Amino acid sequence: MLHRTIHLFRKELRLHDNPVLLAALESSAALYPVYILDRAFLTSSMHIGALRWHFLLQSLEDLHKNLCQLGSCLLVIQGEYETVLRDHIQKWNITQVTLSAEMEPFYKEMEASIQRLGAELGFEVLSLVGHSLYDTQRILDLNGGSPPLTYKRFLHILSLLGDPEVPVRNLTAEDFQRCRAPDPDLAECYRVPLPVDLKISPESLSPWRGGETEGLQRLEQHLTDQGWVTSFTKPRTIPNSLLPSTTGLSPYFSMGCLSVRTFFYRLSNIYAQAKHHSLPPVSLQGQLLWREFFYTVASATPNFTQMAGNPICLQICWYKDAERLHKWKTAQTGFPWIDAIMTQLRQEGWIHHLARHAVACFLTRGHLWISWEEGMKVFEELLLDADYSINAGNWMWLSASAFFHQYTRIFCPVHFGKRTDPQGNYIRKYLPILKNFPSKYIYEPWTASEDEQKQAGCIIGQDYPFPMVNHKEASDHNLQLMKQVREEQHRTAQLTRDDADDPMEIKVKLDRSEENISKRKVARMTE
DNA sequence: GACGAGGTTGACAAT
DNA sequence: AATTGTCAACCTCGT
Repeated sequence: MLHRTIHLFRKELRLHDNPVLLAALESSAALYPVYILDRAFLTSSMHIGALRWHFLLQSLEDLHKNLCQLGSCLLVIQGEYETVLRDHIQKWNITQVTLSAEMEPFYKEMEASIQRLGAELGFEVLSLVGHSLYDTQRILDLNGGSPPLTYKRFLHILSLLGDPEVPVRNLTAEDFQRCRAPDPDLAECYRVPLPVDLKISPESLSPWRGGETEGLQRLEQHLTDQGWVTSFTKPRTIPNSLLPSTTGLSPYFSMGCLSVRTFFYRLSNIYAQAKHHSLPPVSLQGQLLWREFFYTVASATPNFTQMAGNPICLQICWYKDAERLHKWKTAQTGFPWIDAIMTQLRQEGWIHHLARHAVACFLTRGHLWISWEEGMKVFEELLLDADYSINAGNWMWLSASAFFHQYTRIFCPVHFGKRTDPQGNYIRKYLPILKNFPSKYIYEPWTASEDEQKQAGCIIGQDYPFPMVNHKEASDHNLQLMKQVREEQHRTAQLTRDDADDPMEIKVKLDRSEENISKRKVARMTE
């Protein structure tokens, strides 16, 4: 008995290594490839910004083209997903809905409600993991039900599991010929919309173009240089080169235009042919495993993307400062290195990993003492590769809220960028107002004399802001704050342990210690 | 329980 | 110039 199937694309916007799409083709007499463009859902659950809309629409357009080549097409249906499904299931006599399994709570919820709909309307639901190397549940099981919280431990568990699933075979025109494709006039009716149709600005300065085709091309480009692949060590890549020093494949993995399993095995093959190659955590495969690490921890940690109620996250009373947050977000901190990064982020939707570290440290424990959740939201909106687990995980890392604890290591907004770009070419590119400053002032233009500023055609305080904080003072102050937070946390943990059998007693003591914290806070404020 | 090692990528000085 | 060591106000985990 063959199905009449809707294959619901969500993140896996590709035809290569798509296990659930293959399963759909093999079990169906008719297949409707559908993307439901649920704007309310995408905006509220993923906070996607204009550049990400562009990237998504380009990816859909590419998917449509690739489907057409195999004799099918993509139907992009706009509307609330449950309503859309309800309408079309009856209209098309659907007996099966297939979709890739995802780990984000909002995607899980979507799958659950599709399951309920299936029970009500009488269709089957098939979902398979395709977005990560492993089924994260297996990693959790092997670690005794809880996620491994260090990378080393994580690698150890993986060594017990063996290699990840191999990619499934490529789809061919024959696969699609066996299933009836949607009518051509249906395809006409459900075209991929243009940015203007969604009232998104038609222009984008991003050099990243969405889609499987583009992703595969970039992948091939990078894999041709075997020496580069085998010697890749992440910390040695340059955050402020004018062209990306890393692969720049993250947006494609994030949207599923590229399969991580495909990349993993391509790398394995290259490693196998080489005498030496770098290893995790710094190797290219190591980067894929970092992704997997955060997926695993996120899948088993409640409230992973927030501080409150998140058991692995240090509880910190961050400042609420809308004005400073806004200046950080809009590249007006007065530190050219920070502002250049934030400008590249806004214009192109991608910045180097270490550049992310620099601005994240600056916003949180380094200088502004503003919650990592605020930074995470900005990245989520602006980064093409924004990913639920990786984004939150790295923000906790950088703010020393989880995973990483050496909070005395603070990225200096003046010196850090200088090492790899002493002339400040990166700053000159993204902050043209500073283009003519002499190199010795480019990272701290406020130290130039008035004459020198006039000469450079940029008066600090007028054309470009003064630095919003004194970085020595701010970072020293924050070190004190962080020390207090940790002492406090240590004490609370102690209390909780001592009175483990007496819940009431714990509550009383905790309340008291919270009172003490706030008292001290008041004392600090009035100092 | 004390102790030491290790932790994906800090700054700075000395070689 | 590039590597190495020190400083350090780190925490967690294993022996």
